[in-house]
Amino acid sequence: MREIKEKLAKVLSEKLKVEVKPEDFTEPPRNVEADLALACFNFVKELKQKPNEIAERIASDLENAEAEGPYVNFLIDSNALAQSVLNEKVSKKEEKKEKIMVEFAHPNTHKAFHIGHLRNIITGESVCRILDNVGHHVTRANYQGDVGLHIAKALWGIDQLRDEYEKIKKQDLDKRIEFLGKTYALGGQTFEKDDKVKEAVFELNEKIYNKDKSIQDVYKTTRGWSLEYFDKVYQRVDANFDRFYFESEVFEKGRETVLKFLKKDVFKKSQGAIIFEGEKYGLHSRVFINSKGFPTYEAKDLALAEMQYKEFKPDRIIHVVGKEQTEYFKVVFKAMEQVFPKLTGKEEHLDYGWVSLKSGKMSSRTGKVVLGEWLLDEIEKRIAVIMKKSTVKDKDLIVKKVAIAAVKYAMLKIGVKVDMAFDIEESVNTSGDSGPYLLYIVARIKSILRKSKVKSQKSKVVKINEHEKVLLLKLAKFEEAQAEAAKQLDPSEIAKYLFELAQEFNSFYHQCPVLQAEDDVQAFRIRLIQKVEQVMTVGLNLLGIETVDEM
RNA sequence: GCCCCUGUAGUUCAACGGAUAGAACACCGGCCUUCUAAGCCGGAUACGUAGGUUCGACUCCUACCGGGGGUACCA
Repeated sequence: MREIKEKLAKVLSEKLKVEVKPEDFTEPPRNVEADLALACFNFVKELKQKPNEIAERIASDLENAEAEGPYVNFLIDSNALAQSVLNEKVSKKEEKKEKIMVEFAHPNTHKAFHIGHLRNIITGESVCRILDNVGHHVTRANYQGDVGLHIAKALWGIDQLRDEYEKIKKQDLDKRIEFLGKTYALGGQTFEKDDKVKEAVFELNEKIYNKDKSIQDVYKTTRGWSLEYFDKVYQRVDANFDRFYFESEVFEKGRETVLKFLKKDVFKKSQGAIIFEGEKYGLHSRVFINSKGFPTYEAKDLALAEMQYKEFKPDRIIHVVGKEQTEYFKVVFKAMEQVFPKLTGKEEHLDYGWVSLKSGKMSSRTGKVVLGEWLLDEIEKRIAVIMKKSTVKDKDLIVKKVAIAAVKYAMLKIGVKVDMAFDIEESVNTSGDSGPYLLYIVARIKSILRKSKVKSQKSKVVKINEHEKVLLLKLAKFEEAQAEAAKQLDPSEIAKYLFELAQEFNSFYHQCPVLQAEDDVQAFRIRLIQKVEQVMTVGLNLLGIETVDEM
């Protein structure tokens, strides 16, 4: 498609003596029977002609072009289109490569893992694949919070439930995680209400930072539970990481860095704490070292950035973090410019939208959260019911894959930055704009390919009908979708594209029989659906979704 | 208070300055002796309000109204 536009743009540029760019072409509206359109308004100034006249001029001696008011509509030759679409590789990586670090997941140990985390991981994983796919060198980082007040709250909670803790130690992971969630909630709630408890939690926090021996055993044990659990979740949703960072490995360095730059007046003492004055830059001030002398998240992020840069020398570092931290990152990046000038312009915050529940709000304080694993289990159960009568091989595995596809697609089809009201009923839906709908296309194609005895042939020229052409045109647009997704860091561009492709395919499927067609036509259609299957598989993979042969 | 984001069918989302604002779910009606009916075909309904910029605005600007987030010692 890119080549077609470039070629056409060149012809028109020469003709008009005005630069026409490939991206000037748009998609004609549905009621217009054309494949490509050009609006002529932008050439009015240079050509000193009315748009309608320009359109006429362009169309006048051009085949396959027709002026309609200020627009020119172009028809693309079907056979040429088929040639280019069917012979091109589905995914071609560009030459110029950037080194990009994508930091995502970053869960906190000792805390519940809810569907907001799920969106983060699913989004991060997909963004990595999308960037890698267009030729970047991607490093996947995961920065896990294993020190800080949240841990102190959990440890306080454990202290209250000591007997239970001793018993639960010997039980399976799910039980231990459930217990950990309970102690965190208990600690968190009591912390708010009771000042004495507040003090006790602060003391515990100090002990964590000081690696106090009295808590090491329980700290390390429970930290281990969390990490074991995270691993299990990562595996389940097929998220991969190259480097795990921990707050515990950067906090000391963070403190040193802030103290060092305090002397250089980058930071300032204020009310016993050390802050960065964001007001100077139209932002707000933030505490980097608190009045007890402990580094906050801000200070740790400075040290983390330095470490990441030293280890990988990335051109970009993308932090996939919820949008409630937008202002936070602005301040930290501003401080970073002064502390590590090399990182200026390299740090980015990819702020994805909220996940709320359609039925009421989700809140970790009140304990009203939907746990990530619970959601996955629930969806698996429902898919299993749908597949109850199915006789496919490896049914259990297919149920799992379809369930993951359902969740991932439900979360990725919405624009990254858009808040989503997560509806369990809808995410489980296996019809319409859903993961299973897309997997179904692939299963259908594979089924046809298994049954076909005609081999796909390259050279035969056949008469291409409108259904086939529509499909070819859609296939030709995959490249643009990939580029757009990478540019915007938005998997929904891919999701949208795949759904449209799937719709076109289903339309074709019902209109154009493959196995009943004559040999030449059949050979062409086989090639066509093979291409659809390839694009679908590559595209779904960019979303982190595996296809299935049957369902 | 100040700063940022946001408002599109009953619901969840598209439309990235261009031609009659698209889907999906839900609802109603058709289509399986023919490649998987988790499918296809047909059907009603929407741009928060008021201005402005532009040949042209869902898209950019301003005000108002509604929703969310942030705003110093959490992460």
